[in-house]
Amino acid sequence: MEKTSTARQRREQSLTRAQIITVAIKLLDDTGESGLTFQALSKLLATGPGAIYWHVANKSDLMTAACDAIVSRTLGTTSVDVPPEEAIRAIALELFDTIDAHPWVGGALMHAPGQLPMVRIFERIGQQLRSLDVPAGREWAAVSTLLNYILGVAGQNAANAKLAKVHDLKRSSFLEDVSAAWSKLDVNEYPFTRSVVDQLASHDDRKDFVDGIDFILRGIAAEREKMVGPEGLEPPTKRL
Amino acid sequence: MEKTSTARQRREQSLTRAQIITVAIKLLDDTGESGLTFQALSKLLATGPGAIYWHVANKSDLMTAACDAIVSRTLGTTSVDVPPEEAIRAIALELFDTIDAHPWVGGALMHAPGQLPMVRIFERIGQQLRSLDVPAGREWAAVSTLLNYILGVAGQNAANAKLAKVHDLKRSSFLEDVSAAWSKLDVNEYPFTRSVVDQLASHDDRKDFVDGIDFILRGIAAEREKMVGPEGLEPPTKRL
DNA sequence: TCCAAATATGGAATGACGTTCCATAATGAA
DNA sequence: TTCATTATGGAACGTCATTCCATATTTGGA
Repeated sequence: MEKTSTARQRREQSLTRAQIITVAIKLLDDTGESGLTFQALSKLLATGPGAIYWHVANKSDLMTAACDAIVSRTLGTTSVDVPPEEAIRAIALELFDTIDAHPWVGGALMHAPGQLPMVRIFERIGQQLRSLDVPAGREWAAVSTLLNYILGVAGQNAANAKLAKVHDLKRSSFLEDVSAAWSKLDVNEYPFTRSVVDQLASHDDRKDFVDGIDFILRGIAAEREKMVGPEGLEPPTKRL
Repeated sequence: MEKTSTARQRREQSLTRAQIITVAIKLLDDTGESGLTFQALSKLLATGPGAIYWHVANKSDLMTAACDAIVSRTLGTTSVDVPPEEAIRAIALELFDTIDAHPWVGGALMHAPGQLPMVRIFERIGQQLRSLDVPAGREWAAVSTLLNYILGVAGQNAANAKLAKVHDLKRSSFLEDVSAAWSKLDVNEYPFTRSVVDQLASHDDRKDFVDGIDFILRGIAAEREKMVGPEGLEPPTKRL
């Protein structure tokens, strides 16, 4: 007599955390951040939510794990032997491209502070900065700046992707809407914004992103140069 | 005969969008991002969800409006007459303090790209950069960098606040947990992270934040100086 | 002055979702 | 063989955002 519920027998191929994460990634890529539900996951894995919860603590755990899978894969590309600043640019660009391809990674990254995926980035950047002779007392600030900037861009990308979906249209129409809204702003209150509305459509996200990295790197370098400059070695201007 | 539902008469003091936003802010401040529900809102406003929806498109609309109320209030403080870089620092710090006091603003800001709250910040920074003689072709990159950095920090603050709540404990214990996790990382794989674990507890978020702003400002300034340097005025190195 | 829109209101119903429960199987250790 | 552990998957639960709908009040036009 079949009971209302329960497992008749163990599945031929047992469920794996790795397997779950793989399917989760596929789901996120195909249907976006909102497409990852335990229902959809259950269907694809031919199981129930209960079984999934055996391998995964909760949704946020799953998201972070999926995010980490992507991030570690991205940063896994062995960095060739290039100067530190070049290496940082490369790391940043790899991340940008990855997040561009998987916008949900940006959102996941933002919601997992101090977690593995973020630490991986933190570490990679930190190592490069160390090769740059950034004074020990300034390392933290330098890494944080680069990391927070990257996270900011990542989050914006994720948010854009989500909004584009809501607008039922792709990036293009979303941009048009924002553009239209900006054009309606009061010229006296928003002179700057109004004057750059057209750049909203023409600018290149990726190039702007590297430019930002360059600004920060140049700022870090400028401080370093000042410290070994004419007056000799100054004490760090900031504490820590 | 009382019907099962419906409004007996119009409320003495009619519902207002502004009123709803005010209560929403109180709710967000008191109970965090997850505390804003239409149920809680209905109770506080002595009404039903239906009535609220008459004044507000949806939850995201409400969040953005609440966020904008806070941001516009923050940026509303008339900036005294200070040099542009100082003004940017001031704007950034005001925002930092605001987001520190209302972490949910960070989250809301991240999810409303191109919307009013973000545009306000964009505009304020843009105006100051214009006073700085940043070449027209570099304005967009410069503003974006500062904005994205600020958004990144804002998002991290919001995420930290949320996680701290999940940990059922305040910032302190959350930090301890992350600290413990970092200490367990493999030294060979994570030499940098391991070497700065102690700074996790000792560093000052607010100071690090300004340091980041300073790095970026210095990077922007460095480029400017180079352009008017010995070789004379160079063409912009980047397009746009 | 009267009536049809338009403007509001608030409670009920809906549907989706995360998460927990539970009955049950297979597995491993003693 | 037996008992605890590891797994499994479906049902049940509670919470939300959102929509529906019955109804009230106001407004504008004739």
